[in-house]
Amino acid sequence: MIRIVIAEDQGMLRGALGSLLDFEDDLEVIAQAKNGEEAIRFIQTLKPDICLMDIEMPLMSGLEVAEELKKQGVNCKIIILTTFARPGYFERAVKADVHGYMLKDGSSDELAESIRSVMKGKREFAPELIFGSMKDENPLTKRECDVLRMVADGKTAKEISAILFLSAGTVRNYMSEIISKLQVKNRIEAISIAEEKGWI
Amino acid sequence: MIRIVIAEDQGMLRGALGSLLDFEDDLEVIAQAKNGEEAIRFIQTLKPDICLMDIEMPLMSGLEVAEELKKQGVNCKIIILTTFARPGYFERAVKADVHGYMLKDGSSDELAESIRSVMKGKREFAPELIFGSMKDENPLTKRECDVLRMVADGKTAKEISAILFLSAGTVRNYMSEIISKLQVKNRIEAISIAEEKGWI
DNA sequence: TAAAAAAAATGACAAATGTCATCCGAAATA
DNA sequence: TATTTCGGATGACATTTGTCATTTTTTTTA
Repeated sequence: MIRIVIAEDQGMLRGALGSLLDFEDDLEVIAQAKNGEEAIRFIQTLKPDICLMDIEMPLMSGLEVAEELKKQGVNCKIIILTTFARPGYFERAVKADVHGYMLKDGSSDELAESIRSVMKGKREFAPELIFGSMKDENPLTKRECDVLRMVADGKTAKEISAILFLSAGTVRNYMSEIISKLQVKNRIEAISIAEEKGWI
Repeated sequence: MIRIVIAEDQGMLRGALGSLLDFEDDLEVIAQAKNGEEAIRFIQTLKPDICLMDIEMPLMSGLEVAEELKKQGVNCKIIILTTFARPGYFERAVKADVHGYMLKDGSSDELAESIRSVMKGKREFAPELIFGSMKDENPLTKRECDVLRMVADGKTAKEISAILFLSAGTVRNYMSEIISKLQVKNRIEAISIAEEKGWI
């Protein structure tokens, strides 16, 4: 019996998947977490074989959970199940040694098959992740990402310079460099692209 | 037998809900649409009793579909099923005479009960929609929304002035008014709040 | 290990945004 | 119907953002 924890903040999908996967003879959903912290707690205490992990969840993202569990050497195979085919998310997931990265546009039957596959030692990555724009490398440095994230939060260059102990000119220069690297014409487009790619 | 069309771009939820609702003795899922245009087409040809309608879908949003079907006098009860408790979405849905507005954090059992309720002539609105910030009235005029939407798309004041046949000063003044009404300190926060509220 | 490249950092200047005072026409109110 | 208020619109001025040239430090490469 493959023991599964589901980590998904959206109750309807969580419940529906829980029911459908439980119908399978060889699968057992032993817990359902609605945020990242519950996910960590259930995985630590119940020690499931598999965790189906959403990414964008309250309290702690699925990627943060995966990174934390890898750091703790927890022996649970994580399959990311997300809406977003974002290179930044994918790269981070791969670095966290997840066993799968599935998109939510497949069926629950396909998901069940992927779970069985992963239990047999395979890695299940949705085919469309391997090609095209999913391989986009993040062109921004860590500092640039830090700055863009704060701009995306609505902070002014003045505020950001105070937080990072930089001059306002430096912060403006970072923004200018970001705009140039992403080949956009202003900060709003820069934020949009970086979020779509999962780089911030 | 209550005949249901499901309109949901996310395949896994669409399939899972389709299966679970079909298990109910008195419910029959007769079609599943993955975008707004399919939804319109299926509703027009199959004439279901109920349509479960997501909002954010490709080609045509669920709200646009509902508005179009109201305009055509189509006799199908629409139940909005969305992730977002946004006053702008809610107001628009109510104006389109939908029969329900449910959030995706409930269970499929609760959803089935709501469908039965709606068939008996009731309106099903998630309780949390009636209170608090869901009643926030959009403080922006139509013109201000037009301008903010284009700013959110990354357009400059210069571009917007060309598109709307206004002077750049006028566009800047609209932005300034928007920033003041929403009580934020810049356009990025203005975009954020307006999107969260479903006003743009 | 040394040289080259990249990242981090800065401030002057140009360009864009945001504020403010103002005017006109439409809509709302008395 | 007249008056008041609001929305739409404009441009001058103040403030902020974005560009550019530059320097220093760190990282990468030969």
